[in-house]
Amino acid sequence: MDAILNGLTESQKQAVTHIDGPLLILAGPGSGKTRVVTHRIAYMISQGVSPSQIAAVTFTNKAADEMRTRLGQLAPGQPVWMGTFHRFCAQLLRRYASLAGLSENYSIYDTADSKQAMKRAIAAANVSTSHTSPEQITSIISSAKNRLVTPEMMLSASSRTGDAVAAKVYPVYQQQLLTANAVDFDDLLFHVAIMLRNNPELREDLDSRFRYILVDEYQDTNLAQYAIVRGLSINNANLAVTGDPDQSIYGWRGADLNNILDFEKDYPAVTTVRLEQNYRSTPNILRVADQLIRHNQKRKKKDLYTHNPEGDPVVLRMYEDGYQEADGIADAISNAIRTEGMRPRDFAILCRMNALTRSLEHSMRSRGLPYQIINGVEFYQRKEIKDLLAYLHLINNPSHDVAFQRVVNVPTRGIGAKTVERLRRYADVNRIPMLQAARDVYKIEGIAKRSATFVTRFVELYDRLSKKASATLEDLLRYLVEETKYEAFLEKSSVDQQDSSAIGNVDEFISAAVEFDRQHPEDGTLEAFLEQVALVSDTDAFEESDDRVTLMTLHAAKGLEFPCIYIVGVEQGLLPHSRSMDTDAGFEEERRLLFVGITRAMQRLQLSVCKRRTVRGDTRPAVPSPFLNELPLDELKKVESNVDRDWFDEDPDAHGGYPDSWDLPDEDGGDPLADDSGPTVHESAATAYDEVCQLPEAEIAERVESKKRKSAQVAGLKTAADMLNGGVTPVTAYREGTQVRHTEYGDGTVVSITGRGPKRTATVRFDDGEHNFRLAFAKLEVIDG
DNA sequence: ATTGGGACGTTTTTT
DNA sequence: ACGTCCCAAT
Repeated sequence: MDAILNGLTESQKQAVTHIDGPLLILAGPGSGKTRVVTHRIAYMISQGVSPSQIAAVTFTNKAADEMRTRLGQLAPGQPVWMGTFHRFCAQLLRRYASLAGLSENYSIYDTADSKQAMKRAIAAANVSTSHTSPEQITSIISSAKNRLVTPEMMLSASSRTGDAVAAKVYPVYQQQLLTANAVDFDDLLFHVAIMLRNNPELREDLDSRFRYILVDEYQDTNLAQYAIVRGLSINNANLAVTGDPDQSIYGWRGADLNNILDFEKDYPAVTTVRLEQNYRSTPNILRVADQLIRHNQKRKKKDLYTHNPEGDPVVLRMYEDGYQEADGIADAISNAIRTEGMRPRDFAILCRMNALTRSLEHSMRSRGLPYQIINGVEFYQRKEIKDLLAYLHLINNPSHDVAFQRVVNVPTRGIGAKTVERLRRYADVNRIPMLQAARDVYKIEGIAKRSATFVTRFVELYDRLSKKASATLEDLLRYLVEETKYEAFLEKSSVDQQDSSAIGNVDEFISAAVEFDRQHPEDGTLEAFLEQVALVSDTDAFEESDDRVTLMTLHAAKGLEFPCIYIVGVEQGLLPHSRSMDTDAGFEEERRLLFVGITRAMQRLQLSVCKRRTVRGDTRPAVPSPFLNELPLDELKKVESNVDRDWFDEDPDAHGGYPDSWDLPDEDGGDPLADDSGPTVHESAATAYDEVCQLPEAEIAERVESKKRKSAQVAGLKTAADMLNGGVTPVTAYREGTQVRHTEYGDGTVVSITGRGPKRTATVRFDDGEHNFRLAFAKLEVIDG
């Protein structure tokens, strides 16, 4: 008991000792929230609450693990349910699958699976996709599910054209999922929410089964999650939620800030506890965070404070480009490790997009700095792994059509696209899984006898494999690899590309299976393994114990802390991201994202900006983020590049005319990173792409250039092309055989030209090899046409 | 049926 | 720059 309450502040104690009734814990960053939550659970148990009546729901497995570990120290061996929302729902759905029209061995489609399924549904729904992409449809349907909109509801209430198309696809997609005995990520929440709504008795049962519910990161819940939580705390309103509206960064996934802002209205009997003292960061860092977040309009005012000693000033650094940024940071880190006794694990580098980790990765590697990338290329997304996984999925759930289509001809066994197409058609018409259709292959019109034989052979292979379904995973996998001659297939297909890693990956996958067998001697079913794989993200792969520098996105950093944080690319169009900054809500969410990043830092923090940024192949002048203007600038240490020279107050001309204040660019000024097809495509709505495509190339080039000049003026920078030749070379000046000069590569010859308009691209051969250039932006000079 | 080359679109963030 | 999709050649 003493161990539970000792060392807590008054407000922490208040939260910890609250047992019955709704509780809202508003916890600022670094305020010891996890500590409070775990201590509270321990306290509840010590007061006689049965652990089996408690469920703690988090957003990441990482958070759940952390909680479990900490509780284990306070109250060992207590079976409190802890896990993510999705896992919670997956388990309920296992149990009550039939209520959602599923069988208990249902599969969980990952994003790629859903994408495949969606394409099939779009084709089957017979809609015109000329004005809506599959991605758009997917996202509309996803957000419908997050808002608990059923296919029927959507059909009756679709006004906009994009919605109308999606509304037609939605029921088909759901029907096909049902036939495949599968759900997507959104369905996990959706089905459970609907199930609770439609089955009052079940709802009541579960309400009392989970008498005490805790929800972490409540600010990130969407309507489906809200409904689930609500449904489980009506009779027993012992719902405790923790969260921080300032750290809500999942609006794009349907998170509704109102869930936490209105909590006090939903549960009038609520006790609210505010945890505002920060134990993590220096006052310097906290002031920067606070100044920034004050600029959000939609927000509950909150005072952050700390008793920590004043530390180093926050650094605002400017680099020439992304490569120097990466090198500079890598150098700084290895210096700190060499001279200050810091460890690699003390550092994290945060960025807005995964793509930005590339150059960072390169710099780390070249300096021999150990690093880990969270959410880079995922292990489970590699081809070999997906293939084997698909076999496992199909063994577990014979209706898994996405898996069927993936493996039916892998390794190649004479079943071509046409045959698969006919199987699919037959399956659609009869509303049966494709494997079932394959069993009826002789009944299907149009499939040649020869092909049918191959199909039957596949079915026989499948039946052999499924006999092993209940063996250990290791045995099953080894048998699978053996029977399918999978490794021989890999070897054969990777002759020319010296891609020997594929077979290594297979071995690694088998090791993972061995490990799973070892950890689950009792419940190590195939189903459990597949569920784990589906619901474990790479964010969870973060290993604190590893002594490595961590590279990740700002989103992935939530909930973590590091002594030293570098936030890269604090630039207009990147942070705030160009796709989010058009709406106030989006813009404020971007601001919160930066807030989250800043507050990860314990002792040191550097924000950085580049003069130029290379995205998707081409380099553009970059404009500092408007958020920087909102920071207490006089407190920051502003440094240009690696020279310890204060650039901020200097004569702007001294460094290429960079703006001498952090004034915002003009309205239409700047988003040099918006799109690689150039500003032309994104011109004000009406003069859209079609029109541009009809213009003669020279005129397009001129438009591109004029727009580019304009945005460059705003940034106060000349574009590279302008600096080079003071003028514009029309894209039509290039033909095959044209002699050109490039600043880096030297002289070369145009080998070929493809594309048109802003995308017109030339392949140029130089002495040291060939390079491709977007002509409208290339740093090329014509020597001789 | 399979393979490989080329055009084309695409990525913001994640369970 | 990268992955995916389509088509032509084998």
